[in-house]
Amino acid sequence: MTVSRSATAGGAKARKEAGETATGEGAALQMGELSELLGYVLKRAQLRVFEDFLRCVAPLQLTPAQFSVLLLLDRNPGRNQTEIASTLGILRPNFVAMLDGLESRDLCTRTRSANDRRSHNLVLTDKGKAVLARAKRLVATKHEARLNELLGPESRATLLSMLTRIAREF
Amino acid sequence: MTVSRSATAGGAKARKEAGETATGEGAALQMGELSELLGYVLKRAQLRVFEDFLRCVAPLQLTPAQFSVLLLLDRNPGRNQTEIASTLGILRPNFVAMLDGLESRDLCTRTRSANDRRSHNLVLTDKGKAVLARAKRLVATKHEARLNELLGPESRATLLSMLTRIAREF
DNA sequence: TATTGTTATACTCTATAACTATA
DNA sequence: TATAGTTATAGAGTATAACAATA
Repeated sequence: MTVSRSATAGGAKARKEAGETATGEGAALQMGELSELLGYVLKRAQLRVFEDFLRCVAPLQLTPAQFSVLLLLDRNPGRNQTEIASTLGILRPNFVAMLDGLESRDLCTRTRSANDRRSHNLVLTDKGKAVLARAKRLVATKHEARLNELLGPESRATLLSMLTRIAREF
Repeated sequence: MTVSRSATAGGAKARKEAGETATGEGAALQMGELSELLGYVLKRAQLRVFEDFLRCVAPLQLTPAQFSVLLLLDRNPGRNQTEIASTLGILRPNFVAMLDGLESRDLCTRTRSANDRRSHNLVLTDKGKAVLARAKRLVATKHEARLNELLGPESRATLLSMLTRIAREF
């Protein structure tokens, strides 16, 4: 029930060539208040950015969510599933299959904790670290570089700080 | 495979009180490069904004996507499903059930076009117009008002224009 | 032959309840 | 009893193929 991929103007091609003079009939639709709705524009921008992320990191077959998990494991080795998942806003049940995927690709490991045998210590494997390093490079040189090109470094910083405020304080 | 609802620091509560001195063990996780990843912050901000939108418009039971359809129908009466859906980035097959929902609530009508009996002319009903008017009021006075309060009008405009650039040109 | 609306279908993401093994 | 990981399941959202009616 939301927005999806492509869509800028749409249709208006199958308009009768007997079109009604100059009233603008058959033209692109009026977006109206939609282009002023922050939520709408935010959603479209987010879809574009994720789309580009996927394209840039395609050689490594990593989704944005998987990349975020690898980043977090690298910075916080030995944490358990509940901690990693909740930090990323992923529900524990949904994190299981996600970890299964990463572990089966030998990017990270689960090992039962000695202190508390209920929980798993999560750590990146050497391969996981290597893949993460390559992913970071692709993100920096292709993905974020394109954004910097579009916005410029100052605007990009401004955008980031405003979005961070919304994510934290709104 | 993405971010979801709440999550700011997470866990770190079930830490042994035999905690490891002052090394920061048991503390909140390090977000690392994540807080600099535009896509990540963008996604979180978008989720927050949609969440607030739903809350503000809850009395009218409208999702952001439904609201965007009503807005578009109001500005572009008589257009067909393909045109409305594609403008919003909704795939035609998925737009069917969505319209069914709006039509069954008597917010809009489908009527076979006289020119091309394959297509449906979509228009808001009087009730649809009334609901849209009330929704616009709630969005303006509660939702967007909160955003203005957080960012201030100038920053909000800046943010909107940067997001629009990304949505259009990225 | 092409297009509109539609159905069927599948895959991903998100969400909740409940189980097991540990604590 | 409470918590960690897990399973099962259900619901949105998104995607593609194909069909009937119409052009």
